[in-house]
This record gives sequence, C-alpha cells and structure tokens, in this order.
Amino acid sequence: MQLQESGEMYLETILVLSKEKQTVRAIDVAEHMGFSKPSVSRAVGLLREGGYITVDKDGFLSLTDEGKRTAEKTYERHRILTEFFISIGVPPSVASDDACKIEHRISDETIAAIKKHASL
Amino acid sequence: MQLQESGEMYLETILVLSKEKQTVRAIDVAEHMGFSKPSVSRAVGLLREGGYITVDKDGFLSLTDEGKRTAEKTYERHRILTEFFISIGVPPSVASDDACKIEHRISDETIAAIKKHASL
DNA sequence: AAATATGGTAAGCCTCGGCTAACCAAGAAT
DNA sequence: ATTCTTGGTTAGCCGAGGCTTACCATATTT
Repeated sequence: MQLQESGEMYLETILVLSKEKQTVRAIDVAEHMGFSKPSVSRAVGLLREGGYITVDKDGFLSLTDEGKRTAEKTYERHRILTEFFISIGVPPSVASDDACKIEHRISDETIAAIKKHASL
Repeated sequence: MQLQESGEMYLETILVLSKEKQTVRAIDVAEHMGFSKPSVSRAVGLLREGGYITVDKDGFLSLTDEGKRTAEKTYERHRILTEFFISIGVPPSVASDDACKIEHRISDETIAAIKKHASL
C-alpha cells in the first residue's frame, strides 16, 4: 500500500489527537477532520491493512512504529512550514491552513532548506 | 465552471507555450505536460466551455482575457515560489518542481508574504 | 490515386477520496 | 424490557482527472 496524501493526513490527525487524549477512535478523527464516519472507516481499514495503525477490540486506534514515523515526519513538516509562514507575517490560522495544503507535496530538500533558512 | 487545480495548470502551460511559439495546439500541450491526447482534448473542451480559451478552426488555442488573467496569476505564483526556493539554496529544478506542486493551493496572503520577504 | 502521418475526438475504464442511506451491535436511559 | 444513543460498517454514488483503444479527417508522401 502506497501511502497517499490523504493517508498521511489521517496519520497526522491520529498523532495529534493522541497527544491530546489518551484514546483515539475513528469518530474522533471524523469530527476533527470534518469527514463522515464511513469515509474515516474506510481510511482506517486501509491504514490498518497497510500496517500503519492497529485497531483494538474496542475501536481504539494506535500508530504502529511505521505509522508513527510517517505521522511524525508529516507533523514536523507542518510545524516547519507553519512557523516559517508566521515568521514572515502570515496570520497563524492561515499559516497552518496553508501548511496543511502543501506539507504532503513539497520535497524533503525544500523543507530542509526552509528549516535552515528560518532557523527552525 | 469552477476552475480546478488541473485547469490552472493547463492554462499556465498554454501561456508558457505561447511565449515560446506563435501557435499552440492541444498536441503541444500534451507533449509539454506528458499527458495523453484525449486527456488534453477533454481539458481543452472544458476550458473552452468555461470561457478561458478559444479554439479556432485549425485547432489553435488562445487564452481569453479571463484565461490570461488566471494563467498569469498562476505563472506569477510559480515565479515567486521558484525564486524564493532558489534563493534559500534549493536546486533550480527541484525549486521549480515544488513550485508546481504547491502554486495552486497556497493562499494569496502567504504568497504575498513570501514575495515581500524575499523582495521579489 | 492510394498509403501513411498527424491531430483531434468518442467511448469507456480506472483510482482516489469524498458522500449518503441504511444497517448492526452494544451500552444507557426510561 | 423496550427504547434511544453511540460508534462502526456495508453498499453504492459521484466528481476529478488520469488512461487506452479505436476512429475520423486532413495533409503529405510515394
């Protein structure tokens, strides 16, 4: 399973939610992302099949090592982009939105350059 | 017709090609973008219906005023992003590729901030 | 004149990633 | 004990945007 852009977004959301709460269920992801339950249900199934997350008998989601690695990489990119945008005067909410839109597409090389440039 | 990301990309390509050659046909766009003829044929139909381009009897494509406005806006974003990335040490070809990937998604506000920041 | 090359179109398939409607199972409340 | 409520799944639709196969019309070449 090749992880698509949307898959990365789901993993990142699971990571973020697991920092805020002890347990994360599909419904929490759905509410956080503004997606329907079935959409999340399918995504969860794919991420599970792909070995990125596990789902226990009560429906609690956990990231596998691989899932965590991916989620943290995406989260780090998000952080770098958001902070850079804020540092050049973009309002925080816009900065974060824009970071979301591009964090999955921009190359490692460019992210590294931005990180260095902005001393992040 | 709400212009999607791919539509903007086609318009930008038509603009770029029309700077290089006197005439632009669907086949030129296909070759430049690496897409099949039928894909371009459909896109051209949609852009024509949407009033962004005109197609004369010989199949030559022209941007309408609206199409030109859009294409130039996209092209300008591309330029700003590419030059900024290059200025922070990203190799030109990577800079341009990354600019392509994100130029359609990032907000006007953030583009303006980057432009100002990099004095472009 | 017949054959081939070029450019465009028609029909229809596929993936991605949303959606709704409808159902199911289990726990909570009356 | 029956009736919500909650969380999840199944089935199937839809749009965006690629693709191939096949065809058609017009030029060009032999």
